[in-house]
Amino acid sequence: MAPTTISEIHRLEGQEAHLRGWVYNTRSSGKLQFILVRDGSGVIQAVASLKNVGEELFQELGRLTQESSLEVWGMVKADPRAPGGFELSITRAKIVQIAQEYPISPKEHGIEFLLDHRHLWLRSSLQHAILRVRAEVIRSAREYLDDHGFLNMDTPILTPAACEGTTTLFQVEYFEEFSFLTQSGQLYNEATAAAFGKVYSFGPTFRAEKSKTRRHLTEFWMLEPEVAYAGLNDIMELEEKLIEHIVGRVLERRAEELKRLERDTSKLEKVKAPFPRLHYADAVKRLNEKGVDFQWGGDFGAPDEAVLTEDYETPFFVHRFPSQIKAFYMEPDPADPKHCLSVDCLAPEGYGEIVGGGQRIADYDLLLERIREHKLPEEAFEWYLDLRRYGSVPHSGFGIGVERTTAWLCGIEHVRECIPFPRTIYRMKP
RNA sequence: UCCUCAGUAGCUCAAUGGUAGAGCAUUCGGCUGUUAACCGGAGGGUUGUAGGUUCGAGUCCUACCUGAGGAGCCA
Repeated sequence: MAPTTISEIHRLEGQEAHLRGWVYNTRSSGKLQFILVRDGSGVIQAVASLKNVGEELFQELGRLTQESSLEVWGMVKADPRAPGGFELSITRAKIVQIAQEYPISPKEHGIEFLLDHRHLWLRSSLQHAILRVRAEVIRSAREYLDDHGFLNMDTPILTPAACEGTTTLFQVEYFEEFSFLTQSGQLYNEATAAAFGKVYSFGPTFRAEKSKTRRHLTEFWMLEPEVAYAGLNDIMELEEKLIEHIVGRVLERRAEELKRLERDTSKLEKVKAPFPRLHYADAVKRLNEKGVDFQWGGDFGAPDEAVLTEDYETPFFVHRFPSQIKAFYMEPDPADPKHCLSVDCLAPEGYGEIVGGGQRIADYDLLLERIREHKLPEEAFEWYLDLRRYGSVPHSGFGIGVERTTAWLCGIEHVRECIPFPRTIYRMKP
């Protein structure tokens, strides 16, 4: 008999099934044992009665500890009392290993302890749900872009010299020299967009920022589309359609996980394009109206973003930030050059920025001027300037943060649970 | 770097300056329908570290270490 998985077990109702997994929890009642078995696809209660399995196997099953591994055979029965709707009546079992005392008991634990045991914490049901949502965020985002003429074109993780100043970059030895871990694939995306038209990169990015908040990781994953001949409005449209697609897929394919996370999905169902668009200057006005002391020219902190998101039930755009607080490559707004054609997408319910992007400078002279203003090493940008020497066109792109998006969709507080092994300023293990 | 809080059994937490305790986990026993099962017994402690005050410190004071929450920072 071929092994099956718990997620597929409903197909074998009334028949015998073979499962391979681990013990999630056990209960016993004299001559009955209830063994919760998980196999990565789900959890099912397996029942052993002394009468059915015999003295020898019954004794052996009694030795099972939490997270012991076992193979089990039994009859699949529908049972309304079972959480998944089915239970397994054990006929045969093979213990693979009796686990030592498992550190993560079914009761509460503190975050430090859980993070120290992240490699085991991943087996818990809430972590399972979150990471399944993450996988769906990635899958659906790539699916949307792949289906809309984009080419996946990944960018290097080791990058030469300092592209945007070294303070927030991790430096690594590179033979006799040094290189830096990428903090964005964007500059390379601009090159591949000029080669292929519509591209996206997907990979880890690294920021040596000393941020210690629920929204920051030093290593996080970004999906970054870049489109030749696209302007700010084009890119906002792409962003909102992409996010609408991701949210739709997660609602459709990860309904069970969202339920386990007790996510209020009615809020996610409201996420439909187009999203509201708010000019930076209007956002400042709005903050002031709400009693927040905020001056034109500043960047929004997490509390400011939270106040702004109060007004909306869907994600929304804040566009045309002051050039002074944005990156050197942002195209100035022709209507008002103090502002640039940049855009952040903020998620509702206080989650804040999940996407950042904008239109890039296309003009060679202006880009060179900005590189000099920002005191960046000109020679390192020669290849980047080439993109403005040879067939320069308007182009735009953005980067969507996978963990922040996942945290919002799951309705959980901290991004560190949205990646299998989080890296934060004071934590590198496990 | 700054501010706030915390560190006691493997875990989550109690303990008025006066005998360090409970639940979970482990272990032994009981129970034929349990749902973070339940009931009974057992083992399990250098109270983060180093000083200090005191007749007496888990508790008060000082320094340090570790962690958490937040701020700054976040193309």
